[in-house]
Amino acid sequence: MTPLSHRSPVPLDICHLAKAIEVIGDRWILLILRSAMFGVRRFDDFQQELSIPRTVLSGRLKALTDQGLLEKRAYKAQGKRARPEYLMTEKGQALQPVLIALTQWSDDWLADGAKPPMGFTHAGTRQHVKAAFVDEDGREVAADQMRLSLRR
Amino acid sequence: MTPLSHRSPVPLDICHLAKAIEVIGDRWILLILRSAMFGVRRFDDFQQELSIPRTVLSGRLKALTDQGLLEKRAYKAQGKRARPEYLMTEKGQALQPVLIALTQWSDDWLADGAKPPMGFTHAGTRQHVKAAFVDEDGREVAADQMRLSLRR
DNA sequence: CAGTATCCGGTCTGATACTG
DNA sequence: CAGTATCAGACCGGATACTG
Repeated sequence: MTPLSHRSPVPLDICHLAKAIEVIGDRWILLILRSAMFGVRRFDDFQQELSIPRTVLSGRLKALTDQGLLEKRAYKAQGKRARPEYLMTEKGQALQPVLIALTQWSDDWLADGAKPPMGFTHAGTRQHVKAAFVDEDGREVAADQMRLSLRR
Repeated sequence: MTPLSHRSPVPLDICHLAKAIEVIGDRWILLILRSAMFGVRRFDDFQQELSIPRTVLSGRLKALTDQGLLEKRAYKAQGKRARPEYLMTEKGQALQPVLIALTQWSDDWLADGAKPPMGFTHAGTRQHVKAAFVDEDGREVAADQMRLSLRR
């Protein structure tokens, strides 16, 4: 294969990665998911934490619920009136590995000497946990050993 | 902790994840990185594969090289005149786990019954490889065992 | 609180054309 | 090929106000 003219082995319109990018390839979407992963649930909390215009937040929350990444529910504290809250769905939580891998990339390549303000550990052993590739037997695979495989 | 009013444990301005989102939280940036991961190197190949306006592509490639994710070099085939090409730097390649994790998320949650058109395998064993979390001993850690840990 | 409405200025997008 | 130039229109960000 000459490097003169080269296209991706998978066309854009059937590429799952490309589909995912259409969903989460947006600054605000990602920032909202980050906050949600950290337990933020309410409109005004998102708004103040992110300094996001209310109209924009409104639109993004709609998109996120439409796509099933967040679920809008009524939360009722006893004695108080019900308030809406946005909770991560299972589908949304399934994005955690992506966000964690991204955090690590940032730690490694964007930190500029700064020690990471947070990390991830194993609930039981408290060992530090990192994103990696593993084969079917759970053994780690080095990045340079990864090969793309296509379906015919 | 009452769910009434809750903020993220790490402020936005020192959050490494938020920093990463500023870099890659853009549809075109991610699509370009996807193509680059698949071996696309040249301006017109990116342009045609992605149907991205040339001015936009120009800007994004500039941003990506400025940030050190891509490197612009001259490629010279023998007999032909030199042409520019954009290659992934080490920093850019380090994003692979993020893109692979995202691909898997899409396979699991966006596929809608469709079989994934691609996967990743180990170069030697040809076993299927997935993005996962491992502890310091290289053992896989389940998602629900992950805990956030903060620095004081 | 949790939104929707409105407005305005700026940036991005997308299309087309032009240049070395 | 690999871009830059130009341009109209869409969308976004930011501010403010209004409503249940």
